[in-house]
Amino acid sequence: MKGIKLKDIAERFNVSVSTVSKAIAGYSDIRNETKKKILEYVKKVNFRPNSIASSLKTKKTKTIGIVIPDMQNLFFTKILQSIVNSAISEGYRSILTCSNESYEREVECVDELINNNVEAIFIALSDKTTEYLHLQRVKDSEIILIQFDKISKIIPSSTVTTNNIESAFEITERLIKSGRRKIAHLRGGYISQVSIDRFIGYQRALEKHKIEFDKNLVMISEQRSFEEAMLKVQEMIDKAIDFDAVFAIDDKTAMGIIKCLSLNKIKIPDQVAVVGFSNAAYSKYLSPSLSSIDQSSEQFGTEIMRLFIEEKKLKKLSLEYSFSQVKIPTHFVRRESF
Amino acid sequence: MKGIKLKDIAERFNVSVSTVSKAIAGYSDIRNETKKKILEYVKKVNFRPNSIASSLKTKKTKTIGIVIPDMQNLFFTKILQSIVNSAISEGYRSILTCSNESYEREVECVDELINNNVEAIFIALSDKTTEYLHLQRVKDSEIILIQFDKISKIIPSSTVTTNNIESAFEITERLIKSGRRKIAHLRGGYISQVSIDRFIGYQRALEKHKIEFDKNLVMISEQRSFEEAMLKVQEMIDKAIDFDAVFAIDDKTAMGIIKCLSLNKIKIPDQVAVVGFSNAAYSKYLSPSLSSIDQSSEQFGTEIMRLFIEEKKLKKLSLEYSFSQVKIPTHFVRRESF
DNA sequence: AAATGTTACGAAAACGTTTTCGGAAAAATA
DNA sequence: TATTTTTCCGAAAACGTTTTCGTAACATTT
Repeated sequence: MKGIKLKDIAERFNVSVSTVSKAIAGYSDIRNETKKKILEYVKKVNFRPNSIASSLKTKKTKTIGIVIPDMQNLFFTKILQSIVNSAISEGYRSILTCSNESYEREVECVDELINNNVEAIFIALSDKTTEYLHLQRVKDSEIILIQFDKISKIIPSSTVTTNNIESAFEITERLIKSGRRKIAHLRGGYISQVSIDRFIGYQRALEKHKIEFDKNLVMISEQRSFEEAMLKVQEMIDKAIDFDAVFAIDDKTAMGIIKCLSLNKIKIPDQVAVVGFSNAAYSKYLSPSLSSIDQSSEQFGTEIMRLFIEEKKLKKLSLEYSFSQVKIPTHFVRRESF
Repeated sequence: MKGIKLKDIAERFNVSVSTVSKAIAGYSDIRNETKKKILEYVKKVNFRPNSIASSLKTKKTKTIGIVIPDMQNLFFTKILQSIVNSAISEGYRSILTCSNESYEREVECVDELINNNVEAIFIALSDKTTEYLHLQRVKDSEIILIQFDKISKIIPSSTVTTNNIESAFEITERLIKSGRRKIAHLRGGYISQVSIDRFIGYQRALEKHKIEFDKNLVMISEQRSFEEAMLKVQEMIDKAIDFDAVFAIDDKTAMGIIKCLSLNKIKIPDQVAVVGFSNAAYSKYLSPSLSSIDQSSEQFGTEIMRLFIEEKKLKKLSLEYSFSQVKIPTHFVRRESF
């Protein structure tokens, strides 16, 4: 049971190692009878060919590498989980790394994964990443690269992202249709594509409904932290800027906004409606519970894995492959805050 | 750069493969001069010996496997992160699996990891695990097993856990010292050691302060979900059972309790104080923000890794090794709910 | 000068697979 | 019966390392 190998099985049935290997791998040049008894035994003792030896020979490691920027973010952990599950069902194991939103760390992670002979790297970039040599190294190593959520278009690859513009548009439009007219937006920094896209969606909705864009209603939170969000809202209140709704770039900042409004005795949603983005698992636990956009992160994993399998298949056949840009649809979840 | 191997370097310097290998590995039977030029070149082209071939030869994979029961639980993701980081700094990669609180899935994860030739498995058991053959298989495969947080004493191994009894005692005592006398406790099921220990701590504090234990004040939440916690508290309110504090087994249920009390217009903490356990990242975002016990999960990773390295070292020397039971201290974080 | 010790290196086996190729035996065909 | 085809199997090379052991060359000691 421990340390059993092809040779042992071969000796047991008086056949060669090759025969056993081929029986297990499902080659056709093995007599059914022989194949059957070998396979029966294999099943019985639960034998699996040594994956390391196999990898050495075939140059396939059946391993994918994942890089996410934050492991305390439930959106990413959900994606992580769905990737890992999809991977397992395809016979792949997953090596996990985390950049902690640091560019240097991200480069280390990627190099580490390249060094581990992974067959693919699935990465959500850190907010600080503006150089992409490490991604180029991935491609040079002939490792399949798939970017998700936080992506860069500089390095061509398949991508899986949330339908950010459309979703932000939907949120804003919903607020408008409910009669809100002075809709504030708390956005992220200028280099984050996610932040840019959600801002675009916000603007487009205003435009469509002929509401003049007012830059005083836009707050910028570089760190997107709870505390920073509180601060920004307090500033608006202090400046006596009037608003009847806030669309926050994510749920964490939305929570900061709610906290700040509560402290200022502003009624939610009567005086000000608040909407987040991401539908973090805890959004519904709040008081008031937070309306948000659910990104159905489970779909990320299956889509990423699907793209990987597809690309691998085509590469094997040396066929040309054009990258896909998959957008994951969202849906609005209405709760108490709006 | 791509596909470079020992042989290439050997040819370049007119030495043998053995010499190059030994130069890199730091053997002493290599002339300093030779070693130096090889090492320089190795650094220059950033060469790393193929880890698969190396693993095949040495039977060491430099890989550890992790099993956690829930990836949406920020306590576990924090531990995860700290394990992964500690592992990397020791030159180990981490394969991540998740049992989703399912016994069957947990068994699959463990078998998968065994099959991947990991050198160690770090596991937090699922709540439903009551059989331990899979853990026995780990030990039979001579893989180092370390259990953390949710452990079983049936299978001997080193363990790293929170100081559950003491922490629960501290929480309860703090409530008592603040004048509360009718302290309710929402506990988990009977097979969970964590649940048992926290309950013991609760009881001991009551005992010490001569407060009679009242079983009507104990609620049981098998699933420990937000919704179930709400339900249980509502039951107490409906039965008109009087209480002035609740100590919840974790932060998620504490949030359910807060929600339920709010809905019943019960003032927190004036009428009822609420305390959680775990200090989930979002506890401070709530209204009222939740007082809780911080488990300083970063320490878990470093302790687990330390135990692993230690056990490996002693095993290599064929020394006998006695398992360690490490307890991670906690500290109370006071916020608005108490 | 002979014996012994030290240094620096290489040959080669081994790790456990996968896969190509050749060929014997059996079956099919002429 | 002679020839060709098919079926089944095994030998052996290869994957890229690590590590033992042997030994030539040189240095040191008697």
